[in-house]
Amino acid sequence: MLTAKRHQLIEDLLLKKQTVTIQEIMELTKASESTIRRDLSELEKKNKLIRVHGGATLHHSKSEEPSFPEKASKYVFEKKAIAETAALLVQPNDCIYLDAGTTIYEMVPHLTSKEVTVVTNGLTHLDILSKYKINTYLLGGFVKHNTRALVGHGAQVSMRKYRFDKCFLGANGIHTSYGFTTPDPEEALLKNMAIELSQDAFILADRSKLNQTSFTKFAELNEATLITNDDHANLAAYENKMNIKVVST
Amino acid sequence: MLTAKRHQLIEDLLLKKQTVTIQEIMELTKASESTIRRDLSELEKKNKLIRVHGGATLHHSKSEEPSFPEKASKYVFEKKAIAETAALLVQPNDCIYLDAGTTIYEMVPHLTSKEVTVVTNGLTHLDILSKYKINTYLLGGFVKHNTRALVGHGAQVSMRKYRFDKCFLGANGIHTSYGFTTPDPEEALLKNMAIELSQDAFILADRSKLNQTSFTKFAELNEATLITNDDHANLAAYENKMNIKVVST
DNA sequence: TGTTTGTGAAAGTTTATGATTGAAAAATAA
DNA sequence: TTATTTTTCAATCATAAACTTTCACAAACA
Repeated sequence: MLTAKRHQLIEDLLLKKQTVTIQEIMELTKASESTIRRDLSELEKKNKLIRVHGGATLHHSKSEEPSFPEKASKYVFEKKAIAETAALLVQPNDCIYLDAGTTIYEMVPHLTSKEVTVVTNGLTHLDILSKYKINTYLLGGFVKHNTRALVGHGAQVSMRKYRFDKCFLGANGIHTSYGFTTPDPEEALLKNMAIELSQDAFILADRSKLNQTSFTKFAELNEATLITNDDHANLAAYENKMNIKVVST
Repeated sequence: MLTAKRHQLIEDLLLKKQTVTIQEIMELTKASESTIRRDLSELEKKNKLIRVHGGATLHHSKSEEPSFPEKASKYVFEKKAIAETAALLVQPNDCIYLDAGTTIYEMVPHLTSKEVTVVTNGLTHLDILSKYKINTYLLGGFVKHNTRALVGHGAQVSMRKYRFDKCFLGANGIHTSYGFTTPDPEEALLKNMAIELSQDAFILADRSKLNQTSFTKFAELNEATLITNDDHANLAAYENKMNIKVVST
């Protein structure tokens, strides 16, 4: 495989996953360990990535985080599949709102080939959006450092200025009687407003969120279309109360 | 096969695959290696592709442009000294506005020990602000990807909601008759508004900016205090028109 | 027919690669 | 904690692949 192609592949991989191991790249490229090491060193020289023990990462700021050897989050694969399906719903020239959060973050790489305008309160999304020069409007407001999200009065005021074709939101709980819920009341307010301002609202959640409740309710079940993965047993209770788009994983 | 036809074929292939190897082209065209090499060289001259070891690729952008880190390297030493002096002016519990841009960026590390509230339109500043959990409010608005700054109507509306004890701004030109100038009209509007909303305004600029002008004026000389480094010959002309704080470097 | 342009093969040079090494760093066990 | 085992690391080297240059021949053109 071409050196240039490997480099490109590594960069793309990093954009999608934030961190990569040398093993992963070896499997993908069929190149030897030494070659990959050389590639990573070269890319580091160009400020494209940061080498860490076992592989490489994008985030200078995240270097402290001990989570490098791939978080054992078991739903990461399902999240990716759900996000990819959601991205297919986006039409060219759509104006869409993207929630902060990891599930929605997985959508961003799949938008890079479309002509869209993105509004978001998630700072993490910006890395990829910037790389692909996608038209982006950020809400203002207070910076929640731990989740890298914008919240508060400033964010609400900012959002009111926009109208969206579609919005894509994450949820921590979905429940037949309590609706869609999320832990942070500040973020709940924004989610709720996003639904109001959108023609179509979509909520992405893996099956572990079904029948769960969190602190703050931000929408009734029938206010949005749920995109989740296969779990017929649990889904049955919801099917006549709302729109559901099922992703088989 | 005709030369023109081969060239067309190579271009089409590149569009589809981003990178091609000489081997691939040889199989498709049945031409010899030297011919393909000649083709690639010619196409490179016409800026149709970039030659890489083993073949060719389309993407020039990915292999280069460390845009932000590179720009920061010119007067970096002087900038750091100016920024450090500016940071000393910040009092505990101040609410300050920080402009986007490299000079102001150098201030951020010196604020980490103080209790301050920061408002900014510069996305680059966030890395350090987040690391030290400094209270931060971001303006909303359109994301200018190349400079990583927020601009436009959204940013202006966001800013109006705040009042600042001090604001710290960068400038590209300082001139006795044209005042403070900067290239981007959108950013000039924000700078101007920041001065209005601040009790004290400070403009940071190294001595290379003296007697220079840029496209858009954002303030008169007497509207802000200039923080710059030692250059007595040039500074003399300004001394009775404005407040200047000189940093010896 | 002679001239120009394009082609392919061969020579020698440069660059990229994968295997191997001992040192260093993590992970694990005690 | 300390001692151990395992993994990862950087450096080296021989080999393979790709590179440039040159030259002779063939096709296209006037």
